[in-house]
Amino acid sequence: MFQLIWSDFMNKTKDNIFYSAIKVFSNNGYNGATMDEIASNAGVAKGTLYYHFKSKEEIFKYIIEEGVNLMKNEIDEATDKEKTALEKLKAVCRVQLNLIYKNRDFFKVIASQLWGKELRQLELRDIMRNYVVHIEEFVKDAMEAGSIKKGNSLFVAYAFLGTLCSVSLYEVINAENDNINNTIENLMNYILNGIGLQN
Amino acid sequence: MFQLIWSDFMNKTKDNIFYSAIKVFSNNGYNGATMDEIASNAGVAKGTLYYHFKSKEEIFKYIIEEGVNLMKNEIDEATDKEKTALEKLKAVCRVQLNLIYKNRDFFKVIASQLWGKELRQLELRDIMRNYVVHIEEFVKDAMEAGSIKKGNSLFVAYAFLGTLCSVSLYEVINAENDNINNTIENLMNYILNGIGLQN
Amino acid sequence: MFQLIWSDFMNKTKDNIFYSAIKVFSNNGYNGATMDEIASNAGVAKGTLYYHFKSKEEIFKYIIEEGVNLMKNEIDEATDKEKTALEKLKAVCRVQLNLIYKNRDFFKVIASQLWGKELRQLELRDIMRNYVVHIEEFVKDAMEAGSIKKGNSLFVAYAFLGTLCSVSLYEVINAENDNINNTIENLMNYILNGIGLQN
Amino acid sequence: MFQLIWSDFMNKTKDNIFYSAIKVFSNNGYNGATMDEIASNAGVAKGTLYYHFKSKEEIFKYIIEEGVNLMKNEIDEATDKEKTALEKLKAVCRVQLNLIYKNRDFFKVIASQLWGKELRQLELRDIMRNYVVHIEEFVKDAMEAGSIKKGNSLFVAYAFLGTLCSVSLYEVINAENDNINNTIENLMNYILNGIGLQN
DNA sequence: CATGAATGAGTTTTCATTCAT
DNA sequence: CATGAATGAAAACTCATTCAT
Repeated sequence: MFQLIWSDFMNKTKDNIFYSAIKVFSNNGYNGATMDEIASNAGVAKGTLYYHFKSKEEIFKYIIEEGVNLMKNEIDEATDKEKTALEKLKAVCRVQLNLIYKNRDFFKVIASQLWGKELRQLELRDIMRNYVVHIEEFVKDAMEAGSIKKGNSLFVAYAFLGTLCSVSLYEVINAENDNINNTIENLMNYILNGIGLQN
Repeated sequence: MFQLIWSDFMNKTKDNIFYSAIKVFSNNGYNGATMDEIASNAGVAKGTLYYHFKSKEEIFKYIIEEGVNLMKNEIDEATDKEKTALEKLKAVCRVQLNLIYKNRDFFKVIASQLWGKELRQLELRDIMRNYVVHIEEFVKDAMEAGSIKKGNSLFVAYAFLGTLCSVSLYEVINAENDNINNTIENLMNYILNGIGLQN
Repeated sequence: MFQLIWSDFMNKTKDNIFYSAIKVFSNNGYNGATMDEIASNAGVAKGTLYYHFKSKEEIFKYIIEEGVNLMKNEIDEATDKEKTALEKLKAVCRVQLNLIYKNRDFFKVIASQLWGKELRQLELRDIMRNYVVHIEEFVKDAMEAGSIKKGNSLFVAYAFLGTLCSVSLYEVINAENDNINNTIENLMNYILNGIGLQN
Repeated sequence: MFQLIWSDFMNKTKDNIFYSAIKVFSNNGYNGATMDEIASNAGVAKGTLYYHFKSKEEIFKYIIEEGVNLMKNEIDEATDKEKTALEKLKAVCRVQLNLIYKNRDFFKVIASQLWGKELRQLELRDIMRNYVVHIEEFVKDAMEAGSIKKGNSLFVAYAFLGTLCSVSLYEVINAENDNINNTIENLMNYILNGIGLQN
């Protein structure tokens, strides 16, 4: 996940910890993950975790922040290539679904940590709120351009993200990695019709 | 949540533990929840938890099983009252959204525990898989009746549930309990159009 | 140390931890003391320490507060029995020296923790400051009564306590428990008359 | 502290570590001090500490030995200038008090490490025992010369040192650096005459 | 039925020390 | 000479579970 993209400007050990932590957090949740497992999975000693991060919580924050930044970058890069508001919105769908597919573990971490009242969870929600607002911009533009039905753009952005949960749900619950492109096709269709595409 | 419905056939102390556990699990996740907090929140001593349940895991299972059963019952009760496949499907939407609204904490517990590889999580996914299959029946019927576009009914059922994540997402992330009925209205519309409602 | 006096209104396990902690803190200092050793020395499991105290720091605070309270009580009890300011001051000397002799470990804890800039040390200094001010009252009274030379009463109170360090120093460094009464006699004499300058 | 006196025959980096260690040991005690803090406070990397010293314990020993040697030298230098036993004894008082004032942190390290049962503490007590015996010589001489009351010279030497604790106590607990000379004057008077019992 | 003191295995965190550069 | 990343043993602390009352 994300490997090729940022391993240049990050150091190798921190990289290993990063990927290991995503894996372990996704398998066991935040509290279920142990520093021991993160360390051994990263192929380093436990002390090394604490050399690079102040605490377990810091590792979590780092993962979230770096991951969401990457998502934003990929979204922006893809939308910049498109001209019309509708094409941009479709690009958002495509990229987002691809991101979820390529970074399933990362999204499981988010999905499992979005709900509680602990500090890291409140902070995560803040970050996700910002992300949704970022997505909302594309929805707004498409509404203003008359490409999709006008309405509560923030709500649509959430519904849009919520729908993406389906991918994960379908994936995780059925555990059968069936054809990616097929799923993406289905979902895009579902989303676009749901969103009220004007012929 | 659920209070009136099953408090008859449960005893008072077990009731308190049940609601307390949902609250604590939803605030802190499974591993983040402590038996101490569940006990004090329920107004009983810690030992009392072990009088009524064999372990923390048993409390969790009990919550999930009772909760999902209730959901099924409410769905069935409501759909039995309807005649056509389409009306039944609409009833499913309505009831499901209402359930989520009335039992937010319960759904947060599910949402946070759906993703990992621990035993209780695998079991939870099994239970949810069954639930989706149950919902799928209504989708199938509506497809066969020609009320909605034909397609992968299981996928649609997941997309349907995934969309419901939006409610929780919107709710949890924005923390502003705006008009429930309004949200339900919006979502039903989104779902039905997305699902491919034929004029 | 202090055993007979307060074991009634304290619970047995907490008692054991209290005495064990004094012993271990005095042998190893605060940071050198381990919860493991305090526990095994008290004959309880490590978890039991945390059942009775929130943290290592709490155990430390508890020891200091209870110990200093006891000292105050013994001083007050003894001085109440005396009539004149001079007799009261002499009683303070006698009781204080006896306390040090009977609770050497407790005083070693204080002596070793009085100096740093960590929170517990600042708090300890606050407590000791109050104690010195309490002692100062007796010095003041004796000055006003004309029993001892007038001067900076606070400074004399400190010098008085500082001199008591000698007992501990002599004791600790020489490790030979020679006659207690003899030492007390010598010190009281030294305090009252100084080095004994011959005009 | 001690800066000008020995910085010549030591190298600059070792100097920095030396002063840094005194500072950190005095703020946090031996066990509370970390090599990290000693290093950063000295403005060097952690590895550099181990280039100049074999271990944390070696740094401690080095500080104590160098410090006590300096003290002895200053005492001897000052007493050599005096003729009579009484004048030599008074010089000891004066120099010792000045040393404490100028090297407060060093004395805090000693005061905090004098009490336990760990190796470095036993060694420290040995060193201090020797120092007291050195001081005792001046007391003995003054007794033999008839300048002060005859008695247990070792005990008087301890009482003398114990009284010096007052300076530190007063200083540390009150944290108000009032007039040094004033304090020295008071203490010398107290040492020589005691509390000033009026016949 | 209910309690809460006690436990100990397991977890996070710390930190003196090593070593390749 | 000096560095700082990496280590792992040991420490503080947590918490599900037990059990005598």
